Amino acid sequence: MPRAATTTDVFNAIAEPRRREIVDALLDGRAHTVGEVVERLRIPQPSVSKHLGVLRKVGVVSVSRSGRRRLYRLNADELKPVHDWVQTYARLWEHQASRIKEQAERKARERSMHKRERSEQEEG
Amino acid sequence: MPRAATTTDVFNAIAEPRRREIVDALLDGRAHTVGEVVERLRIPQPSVSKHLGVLRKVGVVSVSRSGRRRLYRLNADELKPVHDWVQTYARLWEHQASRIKEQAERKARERSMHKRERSEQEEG
DNA sequence: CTTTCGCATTCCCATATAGGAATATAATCG
DNA sequence: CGATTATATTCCTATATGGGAATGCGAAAG
Repeated sequence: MPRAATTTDVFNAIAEPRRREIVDALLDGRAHTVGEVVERLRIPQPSVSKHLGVLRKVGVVSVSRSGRRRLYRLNADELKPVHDWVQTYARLWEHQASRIKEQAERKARERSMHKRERSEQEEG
Repeated sequence: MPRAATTTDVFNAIAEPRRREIVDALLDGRAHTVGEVVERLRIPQPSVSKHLGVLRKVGVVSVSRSGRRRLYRLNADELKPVHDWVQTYARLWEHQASRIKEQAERKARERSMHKRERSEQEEG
């Protein structure tokens, strides 16, 4: 069996690099036409339309009509599940980073201690 | 063309729900055997082995041998790209949340102002 | 009304899966 | 060595894509 449909799972929807690019292109939060995205990313129009369709189905973008154009707008809230999931793991490396930082600081203190010791020896 | 290989893209690797479950099962940072994961998640062993293989290829887990067992361990750092990407969007809804909060606080201030005004009128 | 524009949709196809079953491999045990 | 345990791998299959090309379709323009 292949994986779950891209249209029902945000994780799957953003697994496609081009869809992430499209999302990035909508980062400013304003409404964008399909043509704008096409021109900006240099991706064929049908492809952009399809990707936007997927993103719309999972709710990551919303669409409204304006004459013969469609205005797509980012709906960042729908990315929350991804953020929440990965946030759990972010704590791990942040922890690690702070440990490394602490260790570096400890070593720095030790170095200055040793320097003092050496100085004292040299003086002695 | 189907999407890029799951074995070369972290986003794609974690797009599979069961792989996320497996990652979750390794959250404690300790080494786990395949059997432990199998028993915990009630997923067939070959399936677990395959998923762990994918996760290993993208670097999300590392493996070491211990007798006839393989010890898998989470390597959370490899999830950083996902975190970094989604973090950009998290700022958007956090912003929104703080705006909503500010607005709520402003309204609360206005309410107490009005109350005072009403009191003053009643007194006047 | 015909044309043009902006997008969506459809068709076709190559392909990367995920799952199930069976099997291979490797290490430990008796 | 043979048996058992722990995992990996292989084979097979159904299926969900993503891309390209062509086409459909509603709205605006002339």
